Amino acid sequence: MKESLSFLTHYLKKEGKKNSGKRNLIINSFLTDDRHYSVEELYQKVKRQNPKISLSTVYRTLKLLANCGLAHERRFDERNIRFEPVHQEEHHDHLVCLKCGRIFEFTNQKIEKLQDEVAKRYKFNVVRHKLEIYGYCPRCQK
Amino acid sequence: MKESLSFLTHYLKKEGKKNSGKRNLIINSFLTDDRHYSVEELYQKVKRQNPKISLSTVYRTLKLLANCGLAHERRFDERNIRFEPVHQEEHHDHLVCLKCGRIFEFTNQKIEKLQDEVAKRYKFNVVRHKLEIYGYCPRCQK
DNA sequence: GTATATGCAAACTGTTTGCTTTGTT
DNA sequence: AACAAAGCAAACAGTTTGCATATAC
Repeated sequence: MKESLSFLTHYLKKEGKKNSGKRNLIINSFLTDDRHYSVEELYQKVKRQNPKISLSTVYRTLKLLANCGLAHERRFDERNIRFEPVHQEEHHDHLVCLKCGRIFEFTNQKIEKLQDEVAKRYKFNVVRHKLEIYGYCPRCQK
Repeated sequence: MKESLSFLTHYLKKEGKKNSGKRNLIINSFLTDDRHYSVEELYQKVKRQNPKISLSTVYRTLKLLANCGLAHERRFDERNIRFEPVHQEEHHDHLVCLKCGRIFEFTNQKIEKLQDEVAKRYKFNVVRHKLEIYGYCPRCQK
């Protein structure tokens, strides 16, 4: 988080961009929560702190983070995009709760390896992969 | 394919639905090609055989197939939905070529098993999962 | 003062729906 | 004749963009 912020500062300066209170608020909210926010969700949240923030600004800010590598755009089984804060560059996968919508991350080296084997069998040159497990989280199982 | 068609016939009768040449054309085209069609792609194709077919009809037809279980809606890393013919009820995953867009299916029991283990560790009640490997297919590697 | 950030409304893409007309039974 | 299918245009959701204004430097 702290590193992300200083990285961003340098990035903005390098690109000749300016600072902005609203953008900072959005970015802070996004990075500290460490969730997989949809744009609308994050918008609803930051609006409570500053009602003058517009949806476009949230969009533009998240796109900015994605462009400089501090966020990843993800598309789960939904129509909308979610943004995930990037901390370290380690690949991970997701468990998605179908009831509460919470998203859990996990890593599994064995699965990674097996995926690479599959790709090799098909002579595929792998760029990335994505594994999502959909179900009900412990809290939502009743 | 043949079984799918007779299943459909019964389904339509049971639901009090009627027949239609356009719908049959769309369904035939979809089932015989056995591809992961986007609606627009299938629309472009069937339009060549019958230019009077409208986009809505393609949408409605594919939704019909999805509702009676003969097609699955899939969302890859795109904004649009793709439909995949369902033959047997076996779960499989996908390799997606980032250049030509072709989609290859594969199954891997070991990966399935490892996914279930992960889910168990998180006390997740699994409904479905989805694994996609993105990269370049043999033909597109240059 | 100049360039960027923002708000707002309008455009845009993929999808769905309402209503009228066409087609099947 | 009655009711489903299809065409068309309009509505819709999520996202992007153009332009005028506000803000940072």
